Amino acid sequence: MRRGLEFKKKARIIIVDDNYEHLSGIKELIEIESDFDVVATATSASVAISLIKKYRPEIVLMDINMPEKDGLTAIAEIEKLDLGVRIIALTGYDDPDLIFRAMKIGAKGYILKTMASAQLIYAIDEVAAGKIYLPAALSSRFFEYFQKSFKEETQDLSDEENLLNYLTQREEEVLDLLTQGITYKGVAQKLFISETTVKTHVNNIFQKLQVNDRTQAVLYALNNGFLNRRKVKIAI
Amino acid sequence: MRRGLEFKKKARIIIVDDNYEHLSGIKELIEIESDFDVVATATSASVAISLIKKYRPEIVLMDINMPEKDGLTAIAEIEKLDLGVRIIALTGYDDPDLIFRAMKIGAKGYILKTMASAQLIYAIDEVAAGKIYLPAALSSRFFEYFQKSFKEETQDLSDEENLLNYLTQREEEVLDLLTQGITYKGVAQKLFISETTVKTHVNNIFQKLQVNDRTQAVLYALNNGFLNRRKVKIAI
DNA sequence: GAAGATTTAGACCAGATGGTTTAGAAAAGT
DNA sequence: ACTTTTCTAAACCATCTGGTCTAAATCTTC
Repeated sequence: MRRGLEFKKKARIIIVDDNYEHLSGIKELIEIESDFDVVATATSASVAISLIKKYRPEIVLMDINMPEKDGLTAIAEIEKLDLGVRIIALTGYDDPDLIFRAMKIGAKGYILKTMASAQLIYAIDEVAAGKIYLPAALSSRFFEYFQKSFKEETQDLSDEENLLNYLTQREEEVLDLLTQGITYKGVAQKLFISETTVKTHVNNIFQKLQVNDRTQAVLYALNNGFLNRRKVKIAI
Repeated sequence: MRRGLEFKKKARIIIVDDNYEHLSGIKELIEIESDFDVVATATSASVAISLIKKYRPEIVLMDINMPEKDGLTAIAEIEKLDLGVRIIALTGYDDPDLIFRAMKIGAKGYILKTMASAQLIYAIDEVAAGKIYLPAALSSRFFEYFQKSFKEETQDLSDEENLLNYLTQREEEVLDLLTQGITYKGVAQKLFISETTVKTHVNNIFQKLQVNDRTQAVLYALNNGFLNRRKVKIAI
């Protein structure tokens, strides 16, 4: 079988699936239909991790519906090892949340068990070639979920509702320093003003944000896009 | 031209591009090669927004490289109107950051001006049919950028380095309440313990996290994945 | 069952924080 | 020029917060 990989060595693969039948099926398929080298298989995530450390494969096919330790956690752990292993998630469900989480933690591909075997081989080819492979149908699901997440989480407040927009420039500066956990004294020094002035600003901030203390003010700022003006930040 | 849309009315389209030549070209292409109805065109984002409010098109083709008001901001504003308009971003560059931001704010498709005209029509077809369309090449770029963002922003600390992992269960509960901006008194009531006990816990938390006050503790918790254990959150 | 960790709770104190009022100077807007 | 907003600053006071020490009850763990 030639699939345009003549230019490099056979990629080594480890397959992980708690269902032994299925595991054997995939193993055979890959051995017969592709140029890849199945160096090991595992029926549990923890065994898989040991094997990966030992064999350092290029590719891991990981079933993410397993008892004991679930596949997503396993993927996260493997990614954390930073061995350059490229993981393809394998599952029966096209649940958008699963797809999203898998891609988020670093899976380089995601395919359904129900898909044709040729597609599995194709996915491995693509991922081995350094690409990310997500079938069109799953890609759609991913994007819908992705956009929905953002719509829900970002700026649920209009400009008028976002009380941060009523702060003056100086108040923003003060709040900025508060969000860094700096005391009144520290703020005063940084802004070259007296401590009592800082207090005045802070009190005005509290009133404008309708909160009672600095922690709440910081939380309000963080939750309503205060930092976003400076930096694009993505938190899990 | 029949493209499998016989079952529904001709979708109305507005095209936005500051380059008039290009605008006309696309308009003609769509009128000749597709079943869609170009109800208006605009050469600036602000005009486009008025037209969109007036015509309520199903689809908007938006060039995102424009002077004056940039296309991304325009997309965000249109999405905010929540008119059900499906926007396809159009640009000359396959800059992953642009792609990521466009998809993040709700673009339903993203195509390059350099792509074949048939692909443009195909993209419109797909998006009009309710799907999200991203050519494979751009999809790859998107995912690489997406995963890179997550890798950078999430958990830069190992388990041993993350001081949150040294907190006891009770301390976590207390910190959890602190991250909601609750006072000692409030925490005491919620946990049915005395205020002095809360203080003890808080002091232990400070020492373990190596911080001096509650704000810093909250910031540490927020920046090091404390909330992540409960909820998947995405902030811009 | 002994050793260690966790949770509970008190006392004492210094200093930080927050609420309120007042007020002058500077800047911005009309 | 006049008004409004913003930035500056002080005084006063109550409360909250944080640091330190001590210590008992309860859970774990070996």
